[in-house]
Amino acid sequence: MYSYKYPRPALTVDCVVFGLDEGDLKVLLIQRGIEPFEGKWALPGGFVSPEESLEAAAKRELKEETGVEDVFLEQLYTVGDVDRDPRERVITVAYYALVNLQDFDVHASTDASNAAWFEIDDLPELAFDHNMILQMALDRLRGKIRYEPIGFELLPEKFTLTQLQQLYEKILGEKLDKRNFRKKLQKMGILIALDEIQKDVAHRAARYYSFDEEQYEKKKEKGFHFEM
Amino acid sequence: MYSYKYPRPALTVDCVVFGLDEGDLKVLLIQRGIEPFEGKWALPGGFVSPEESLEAAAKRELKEETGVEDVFLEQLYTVGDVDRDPRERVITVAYYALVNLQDFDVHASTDASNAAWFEIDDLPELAFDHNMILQMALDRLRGKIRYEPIGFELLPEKFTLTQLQQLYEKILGEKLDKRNFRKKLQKMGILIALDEIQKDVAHRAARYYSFDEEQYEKKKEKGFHFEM
DNA sequence: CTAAGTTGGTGTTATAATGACACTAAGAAG
DNA sequence: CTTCTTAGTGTCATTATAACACCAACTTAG
Repeated sequence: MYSYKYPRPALTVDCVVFGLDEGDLKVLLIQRGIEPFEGKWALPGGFVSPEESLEAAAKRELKEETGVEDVFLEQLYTVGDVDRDPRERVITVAYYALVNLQDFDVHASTDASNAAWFEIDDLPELAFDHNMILQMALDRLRGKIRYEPIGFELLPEKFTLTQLQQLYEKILGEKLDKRNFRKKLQKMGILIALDEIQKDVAHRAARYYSFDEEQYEKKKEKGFHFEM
Repeated sequence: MYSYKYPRPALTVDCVVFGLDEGDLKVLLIQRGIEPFEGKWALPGGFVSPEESLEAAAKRELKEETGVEDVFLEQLYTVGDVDRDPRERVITVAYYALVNLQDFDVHASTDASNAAWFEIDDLPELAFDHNMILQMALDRLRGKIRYEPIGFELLPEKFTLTQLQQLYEKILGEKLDKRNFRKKLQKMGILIALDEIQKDVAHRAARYYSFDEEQYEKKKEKGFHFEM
């Protein structure tokens, strides 16, 4: 037992895990097996161990729930309202992650369990204040995707320009002009056109591209500023 | 005494308080009176009480240290590395605040104590990881001031366009063109030209302006997007 | 083998936004 | 009344943005 002069809140991390599934932006949720909010869907998360950093805890949760490592993960916000958990005071440091559901077979590790991917505009009512956290994550994603090339984190290594455009349209919620979109990206010079095109499609095959991170970093050094 | 099965970290809030003092961007620091880091400068902060929210704790600290209320205050980041405090594990939720040092006489309430305002590019080495937190706050300020009209929070109610421009130059670290700056602001239509000009200045007196928050909110509803 | 269906890929032009640039106005101080 | 200092203003060239339509490549069905 550990004793303190004043009461101390519990410390947890929660993760908002975004994934792109056949063009749909989805988020990973876990169905709670215990009270409070038993049976309700909630963000994956858990207690921070005494010997691990906040980010390490978030990474561990992510690994446990999806099996993926080395993905985009960023701190989002910390919520700690006194009554957000009916049992006792709980502080949650929320993170959000972007995972590529195609290259890793994330479904395999989550299908069998009590986890599921929900479309972003068809969400259930969540436990605790998780709806609010999820909304903040969405807002952050929408804001950030314009100014940082984080959209690529959701796509497979090789993607078509149409996939990329549809991703932007999905997240920003507006239609974009195909020619202007491609022109802009071309001028940026941060995409590598691969010698590979789609196959098994019932129409003209599109070229695959990949994000040239090295080039992006180089340009960023020189004052280049990504913006869509 | 309060006892738990597992050890729990302590929970604190720290505030990065920015203020504009005669054109200089400054930050409020407190000299520590106790170990660890006794004698070192640190961000103002303190423990979160069991019955107050994180934001309430930050507001309380701010009030205690500066005497001001109702200023811009926003959560910045949460740090919780295992060894950031040599005594025991401490989680800190950092906030940053923008205060207007001219309309409120903030100096009066801080001069006598162990607090002082430091110029942003002449900072001492701080206790804990506070240098890092302060750097994050600066980065956030620099990023945010371009896309949200938060610069006005640092200026007095009535300000001249030159003051506003110098504030932007200070924070962004680049010279701006006077005519283009004024043209841009005029086109935005979120400033009110007051019927009042400077006095007791040894040159042509400048007109005072104030930020038209109401107008800004109205325009924002209609899709207007502040950008400098 | 040909027509229909589907998505891929490409340029031009008008309009708007940006960035560079220099002088006069007003008032105070000597 | 001259000098000094900061306030305040417009034009133009360049660049970025937004609107817009057709042919290409491949598959499938008849």
